[in-house]
Amino acid sequence: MSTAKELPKTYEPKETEERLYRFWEKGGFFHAEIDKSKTPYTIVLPPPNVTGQLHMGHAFDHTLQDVLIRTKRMQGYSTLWLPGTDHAGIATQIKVEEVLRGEGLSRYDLGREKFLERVWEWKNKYGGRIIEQLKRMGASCDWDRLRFTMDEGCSHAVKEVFVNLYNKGLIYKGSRIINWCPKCTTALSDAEVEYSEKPGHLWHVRYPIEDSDEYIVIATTRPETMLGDSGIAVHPEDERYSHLVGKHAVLPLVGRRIPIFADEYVEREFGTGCVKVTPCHDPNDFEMGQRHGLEFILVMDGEARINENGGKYQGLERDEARRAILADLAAEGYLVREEEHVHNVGAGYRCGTTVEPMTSAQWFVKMKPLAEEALRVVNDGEIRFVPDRFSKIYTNWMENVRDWCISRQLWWGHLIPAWYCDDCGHMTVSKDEVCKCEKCGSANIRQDEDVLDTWFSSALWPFSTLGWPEKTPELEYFYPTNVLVTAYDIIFFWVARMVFSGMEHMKERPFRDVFIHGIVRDAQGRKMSKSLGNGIDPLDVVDKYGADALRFALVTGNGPGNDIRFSYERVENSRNFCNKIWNASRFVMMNLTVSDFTLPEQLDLEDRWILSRLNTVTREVTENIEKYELGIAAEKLNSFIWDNYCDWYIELCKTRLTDREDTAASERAQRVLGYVLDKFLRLLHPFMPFVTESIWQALPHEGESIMVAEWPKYDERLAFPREEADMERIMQAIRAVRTRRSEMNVPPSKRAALLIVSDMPELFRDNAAFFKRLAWADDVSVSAQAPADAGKMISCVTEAAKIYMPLSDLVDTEKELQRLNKERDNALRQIQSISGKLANESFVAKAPEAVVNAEREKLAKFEELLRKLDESIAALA
RNA sequence: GGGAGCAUAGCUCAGCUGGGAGAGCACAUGCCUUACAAGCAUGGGGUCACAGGUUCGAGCCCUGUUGUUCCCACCA
Repeated sequence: MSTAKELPKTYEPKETEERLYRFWEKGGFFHAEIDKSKTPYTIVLPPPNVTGQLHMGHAFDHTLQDVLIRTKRMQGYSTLWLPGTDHAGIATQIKVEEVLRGEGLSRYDLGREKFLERVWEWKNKYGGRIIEQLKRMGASCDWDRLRFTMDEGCSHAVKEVFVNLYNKGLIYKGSRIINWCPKCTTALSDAEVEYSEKPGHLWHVRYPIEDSDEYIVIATTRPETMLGDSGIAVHPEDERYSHLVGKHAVLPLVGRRIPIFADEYVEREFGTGCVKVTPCHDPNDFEMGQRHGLEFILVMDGEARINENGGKYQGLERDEARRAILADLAAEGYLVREEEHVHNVGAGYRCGTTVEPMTSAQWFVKMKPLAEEALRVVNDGEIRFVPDRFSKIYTNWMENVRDWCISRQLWWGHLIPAWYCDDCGHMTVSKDEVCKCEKCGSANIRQDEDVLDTWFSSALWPFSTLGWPEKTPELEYFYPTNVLVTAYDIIFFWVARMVFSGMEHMKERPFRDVFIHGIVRDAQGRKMSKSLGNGIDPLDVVDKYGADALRFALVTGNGPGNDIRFSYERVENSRNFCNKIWNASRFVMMNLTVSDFTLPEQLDLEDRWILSRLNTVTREVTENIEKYELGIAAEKLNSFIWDNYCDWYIELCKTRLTDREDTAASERAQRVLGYVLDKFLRLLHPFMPFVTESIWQALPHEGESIMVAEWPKYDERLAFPREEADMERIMQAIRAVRTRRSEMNVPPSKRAALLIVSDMPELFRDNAAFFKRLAWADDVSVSAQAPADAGKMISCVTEAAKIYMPLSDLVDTEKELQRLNKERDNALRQIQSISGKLANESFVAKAPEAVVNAEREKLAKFEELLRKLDESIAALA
């Protein structure tokens, strides 16, 4: 048990955050242990790139996870938040290559081995940076279990998976059309290509028909690929061209004989209705090429330069080739015309370079069989997307999924565990290092030089990090994880692949819920990006406003799946809220004479009111966190703490606290003040870990940290609906007096006597002191009868009371009448509207009884108000 | 071409299964009322995009329209 200390006047996050984080780390509060007496609760952190810098997206994503984790930890679960980083193949390789370029070197100068040494060096030096940044947000990850997608365990899992899938025939190597990035000189998966509309042209080109004067005109957006043309397709029912089907055309500039054939794929209305077919450089042409047995002619190299199949154009870069070919076509009279044409161009998602569709020998995961279970678990509700609409996006993708190209022509990544024999050509796929050919026994063997797609290892994250393929106790206890928290932009990259991987290798879903959130945008609603330069560094915000303020700003006003607009305004609000709590706590401590916050036997009206409200808020916050409605939970807390506790309850308590005579009353107030403070600090802790811990430590408390203090529960014994209603009557009356005084411009320094007339005289008499403090009254009397000289007083009316103020010098009877009549009109309108409803037979018959009763009560209240107003008007007249 | 989201106060957004239009900021007025001026009190401000429909009752459900953002597909 510690004692209260004096706190500084404003909350200074900078001084406390670092100290508290160290205290938590040292105390081992983040560490998760297998505890069979507890229920596990697990979240795996979406591993940020080792090369990464913390950005707002991380800050948002991690805050949401930390709120969930901290809540569950306090609720008594054995809570594991498993952190790690991703090796991020392309991104990291590019970064280190940039460093090398500064030294005038390329990776080829170093060679593979030396280059990888440099990457590891770089990783060891900077890879921990993002982890340190994450800590500054307050993330309560179990750092003892920090993992890396290329550490020994994860690499082991990757090989295991690869070999398993290969042996089942679910991984194959084949020459297919893939997306090729000429800048990164690697294959990409379909998901790694982003399409955007770009203005371009549609060129009409004349191809002569063999042994004839006739020609056929094709339309193309990419004339440079004609070097690889091996056919021309028309629609089977297109009468314009049916006579040409079966004949051959002669490819201009090249002179190759190419067949003209019919295929349903062709759209008659587009262009000329004739399509040049380049099986090696277009996915659709590839398929047509297979269907019609065309020649496959690759005309570009890895850097998208025309290769030896391009004749005189060899060596030209693809744009140069286009210009040269167009010029030649025009010169030789083949170019018919050129139209403006907007078309979709694919670009690599890492470097933005226009991808080149190309046939290439690559490794693929056969998706159809894997997709079945992945679809079933979502359709059956075993995995639930929050919000639900994302399950449609997921299933739609999964239903149409194509085979996944998993090989990359990079150096940084997991090597593909396949070896080739240079003597007999046999390929061996194995988990273990292969030294000699399993077929011919030759030692003349070399490993496949390609590495795996980064997402191949990320897909295994929920179980590879828990020790799979070993049957570890951790895997047994913490798998499946409870929820995956991530933005909607990586559903395909990551979520989908984790689902089928979990189903295939664990035979169990990797997580129960997928909590999808949006992305953080700038104040104008634009995506934050490096190129726009509109990114805001979360750490700058933390420096200036504190981690709690940033966390709270990111969580409030945001629901599942929705984007959030970042604004400093919101951060300032949150910072102010921090400070508000800080000062409320200071107030409680300044008045503290008791040493614990057990509730007193005797509870006053205001105590019952605040306890009852706290009870409700406890339930609302808990329920909303459970539903992933963190924004609503935060909002409820904010309004309870600020509006109920600070603006009313503390003010109400001052009456008792300042009463030097009655120390028992003061102690009662202190106990309830402290009790409620302690409870809402706990409820707020997941959202604002630092300020709540900081205050909690300064208050009388039991236990080492608020992090592991028990989560408050709804308590039936502390529900006081009657007292809540009574307190509302008092508050309403106080507000009415304040409003009247404000309207009349009476400053608080000018005190006035109050005469309260009510059918509940005891209620107002017992609580008269509140009117002195909160309604600036110097004397309060309560009676059942209106005073004789009521007409000379200022008055205000609520459902429960009529209140008179003898401010005779301020009374303007005319104005007073006007005002009362306005209020009367308003009451009358309400009465008319409600009685209209109640007179409606079908309403009374069909609406639920509770709704009808509520309307009746409302009507009674307004009728009472009207009666009082009428009396007041009569007294004035 | 297919699909999804959004449209509510001057601004940014809440409003969960239909039952008296909300918050913060901004604005106006008055306050250093011994926790807090990063504060307190009070107030003004909305045809809930538009048009229909269902219902006793619609910001909320249904249909359509307009605007806007995004995802998927790829018509060369």
